[in-house]
Amino acid sequence: MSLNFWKPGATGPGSNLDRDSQTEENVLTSAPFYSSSSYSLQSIQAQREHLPIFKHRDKLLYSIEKYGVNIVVGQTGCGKTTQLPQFLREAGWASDGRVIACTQPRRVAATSVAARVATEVGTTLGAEVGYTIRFEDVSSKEETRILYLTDGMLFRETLVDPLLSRYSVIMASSSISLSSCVHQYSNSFKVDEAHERSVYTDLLLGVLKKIRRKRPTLRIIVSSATLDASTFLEYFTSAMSPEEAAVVSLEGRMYPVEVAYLCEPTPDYVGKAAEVAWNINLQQGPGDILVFLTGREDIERCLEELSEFIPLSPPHVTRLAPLALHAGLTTDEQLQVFVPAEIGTRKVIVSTNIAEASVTIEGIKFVIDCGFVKIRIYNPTTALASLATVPISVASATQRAGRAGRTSPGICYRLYPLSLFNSLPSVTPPEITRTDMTTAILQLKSIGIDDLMKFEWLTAPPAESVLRAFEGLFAAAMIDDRGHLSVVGEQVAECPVEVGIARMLFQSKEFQCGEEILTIAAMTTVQDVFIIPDGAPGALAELQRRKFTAEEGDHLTLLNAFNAFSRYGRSSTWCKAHALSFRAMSRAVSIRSQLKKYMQRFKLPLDSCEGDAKRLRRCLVSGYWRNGARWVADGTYRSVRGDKILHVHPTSVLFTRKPRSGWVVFHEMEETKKTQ
DNA sequence: GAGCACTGC
Repeated sequence: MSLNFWKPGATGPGSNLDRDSQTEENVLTSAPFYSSSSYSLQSIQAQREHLPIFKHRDKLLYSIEKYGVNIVVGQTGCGKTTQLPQFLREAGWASDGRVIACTQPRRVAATSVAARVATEVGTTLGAEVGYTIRFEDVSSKEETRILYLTDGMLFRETLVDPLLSRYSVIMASSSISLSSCVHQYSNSFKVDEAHERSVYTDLLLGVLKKIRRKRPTLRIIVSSATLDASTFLEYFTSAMSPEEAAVVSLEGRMYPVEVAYLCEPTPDYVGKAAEVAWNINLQQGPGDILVFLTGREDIERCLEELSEFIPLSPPHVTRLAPLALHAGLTTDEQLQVFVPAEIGTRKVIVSTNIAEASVTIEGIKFVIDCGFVKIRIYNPTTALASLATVPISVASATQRAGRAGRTSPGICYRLYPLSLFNSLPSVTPPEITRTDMTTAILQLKSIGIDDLMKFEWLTAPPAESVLRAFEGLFAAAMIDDRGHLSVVGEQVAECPVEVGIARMLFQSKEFQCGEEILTIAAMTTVQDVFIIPDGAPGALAELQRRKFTAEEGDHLTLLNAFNAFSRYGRSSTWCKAHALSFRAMSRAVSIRSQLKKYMQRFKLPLDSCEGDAKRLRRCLVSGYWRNGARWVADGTYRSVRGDKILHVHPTSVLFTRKPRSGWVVFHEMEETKKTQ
């Protein structure tokens, strides 16, 4: 069996397409994290000096002194995130109580990078070096000089301190770039580069640009992937201030990744992926395989097809150990992919995009890339969100390929022709262009950015999306008819939940059910509470859920599940037995206690409705009245707004039931295969 | 009768 791939040679077309980005350097990978005690300070210093960024130290510091905004471009692992804040501190940017902030798009990234840097600086985590993420503040107002935090956290700080006055330098990472970062669950679970810009990254950069005008001493550093650098440069420079920003480029060492393309497009990338993986096993030397597919369904089918090859295996051929990786798995299941394969066995990890941005697995030598990704799309005209399978960007394809070259040279098999690669968009459209903007606009208003036409967006959200958000805010009485924030709007802007939930919390005073609404608010905020078992239909999960099922619907079912979880000691084994996600439940506990603080601050009573479901339901309606729908005889629903035909989602308890009154309020509306 | 990319406050 031939692979039927075409490999562009050194002189072939496409060989210079993205040569530098198809290879990845690998510098820090041998340094384990939390074992700092085994390292002398001297060897840490030696390691630091070994990083590619070290020889750029003076160049960087000079440029930061000179330019207000620096866009730093460097390969994964060059040490930007860990070293640059230290250089700045050593150069005096953290003197006189000033703080150097470094934002990260992920919680894990913020905590693990902070831990690493604390070790390098020789301080306790939370003293001179600290981190702040939702639910966890390991920093000290007096002592902390280098602070790692999620971009959402720093954006939130602008609500309290609009000029972010305690910071001298703010380094915003639009990508996570550290090659040796240890995850809390395992010492091989690593965080790596993510190209996507979150809504918060965009809002934060917009606010920072504004702050720079009022406070020119503030320095901004944008850590960027190569493909985004010019976007940032153009954003920060203008005819008025051509000297405002500069790009600093850091080259690094890397392992080459050879890229192979299919000669013809394939109609079935799932089957092809299985076939290619099997051929790699027959024809190539040792090294694990990472397959990128779009979702759970694809992954399960691919694993099935792979298992059909296995009995055909010639006796002396390496055994294949197929594994799935997606966010729906439990933590234990996810951790399986990090367990090294036994001798004579090769792992094939079939994964969603989670392995592109959030998770790095060591030992991957072969990557198979289907060329697609599922992204969430929001249609502001219909206010419908949907998941769409779309071609990936060049940046994604590059990132995926790079997964093969972390520890040695590798090969990436793209399941599409080179001609298709050449037609891919360079980056995925930023989240701000494809998401509901209601909360974001409320928060912008709350920090005094009232005229959104004047706000300098890095990428503007679609006009219709802004309009839809205004409409929603007005209907919820968050703004008045002139677009000004109301008193309750001001308070709701502070709450870290969506507007409907916040409204519900505020209304609970009237219906005397704060205690229960608080739980429902927390439970609706976390997703994937009920585990759907692998393979066959969700019959088992449904059966388990019946124990919690409330005739009144999903909100009360969630309430029952949470209360039962609390009653039985919040244990993970109990969760397992009842097909509940322990991760989701624990998160609900944290969110609940955080929201409780907001309720106390706003003097909202925590009354219990004492089992009076009617009061609860009325409170739910007061928050979500715009999401009303009525049952019709054919089993579908009609929305109150727009009279649209709606179907109950299979994950709802009402999927198999008819509402007694004939009316429902729904939490969200999504476009699926069913409605298309 | 039918569905589950991924974060973050």
